[in-house]
Amino acid sequence: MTIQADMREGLLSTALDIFSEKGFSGTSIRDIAKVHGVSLSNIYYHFGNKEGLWREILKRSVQELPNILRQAEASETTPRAQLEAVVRAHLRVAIDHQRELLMLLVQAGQLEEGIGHDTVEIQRDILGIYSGILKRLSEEGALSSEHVKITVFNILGVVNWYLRWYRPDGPLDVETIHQEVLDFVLRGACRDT
Amino acid sequence: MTIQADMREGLLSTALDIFSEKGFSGTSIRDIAKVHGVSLSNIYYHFGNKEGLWREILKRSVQELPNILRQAEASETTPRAQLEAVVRAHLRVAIDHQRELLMLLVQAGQLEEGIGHDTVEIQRDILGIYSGILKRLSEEGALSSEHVKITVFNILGVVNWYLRWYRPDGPLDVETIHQEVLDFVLRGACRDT
DNA sequence: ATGTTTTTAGAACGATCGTTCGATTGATTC
DNA sequence: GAATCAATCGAACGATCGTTCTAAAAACAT
Repeated sequence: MTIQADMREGLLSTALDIFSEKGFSGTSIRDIAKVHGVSLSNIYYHFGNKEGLWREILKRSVQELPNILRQAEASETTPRAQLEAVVRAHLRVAIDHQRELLMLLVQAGQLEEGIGHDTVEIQRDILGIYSGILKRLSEEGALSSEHVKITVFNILGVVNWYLRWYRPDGPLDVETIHQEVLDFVLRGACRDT
Repeated sequence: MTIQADMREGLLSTALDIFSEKGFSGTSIRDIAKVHGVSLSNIYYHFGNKEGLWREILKRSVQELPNILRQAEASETTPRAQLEAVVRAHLRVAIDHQRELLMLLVQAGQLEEGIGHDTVEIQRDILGIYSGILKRLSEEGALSSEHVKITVFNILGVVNWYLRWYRPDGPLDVETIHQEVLDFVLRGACRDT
């Protein structure tokens, strides 16, 4: 890895820290440069502008989330197993890219037209994946509610909220937490078998 | 209602619209004044500064949320009925003060020390209410999970996410939606009786 | 070693930010 | 109707914003 790549990666990491904590408009380019200990101009040289830096962070991590979920879905055959696999994958990505997903979630909607569009599209994509699985579950009669859409929202609420409260230095180990969250979701969504 | 009160209320309403959409740092005092069609100075005359305006909006609505939930809790005797009542009350407040709660949730943590403290405290308060109920449920053996804290987070995830997806002009009526959300929560949290 | 290109730093620009101030208007009181 | 007070306005201040520009430094090629 060359020196220039180090600068890029380092800036992305620093920017991610500040963006995910203070939001897009709450973060200034000068903050990022100062914290990272480099000049303002570097950011513009490497990323063009503030929006470019924001997009690059999302591109690196969040944009592949739908594909990860689809891959998890494809690894199982029954809707129930698919739902379980997708939620598990979603939770796993959530801890690998916690700050990036927080960027996506917290700022969704409150960004200007151009930047926000990407994030909204990704969320819509994820929504579609869950909707498909739950629809098939519903056709099997295995869904507790007849309102697929509401159930999807409820599941996304649990998973997305997990991003907000999970702390890597917490007392419980990750596997336990994920199992608990998954169980809650499955009990909430699925009829007893 | 006097003319001055109209100015205050009007400004609060306009500010709420913009704050809840663009966030604290994404909103400028000039935006609010321009949209409302008054001078900048009015805001400072009535609310002191930007932070004062933000706090006043929260004071009007969100700060009483814990009391509303406690009142709902006190209206029932069994933990299970209490949980149901509190969630119902929570959902009801969510549609009455949707934008205000979004302000509280979206911006929590990404505000400067002073302003953010209030919001964090309110959320901690709400967390405590749910924790108490679920702990009693757990002692009855009626809780599915042995991890009360995780269950509380899961419930809050569902309820808070409801704020994000609910649209007053949607196809389903409010009662149906609330019943669905409540059922999901109860199935997820409670053991079969 | 020299010339060329890539990368960094620092100063500067115009715009906008939150905030303050003095003057002006409107309402109220004597 | 004059005096007093509350409410509003417009202009201005300093600070900070995103961004650009120019020059120096570093890395690279020959």
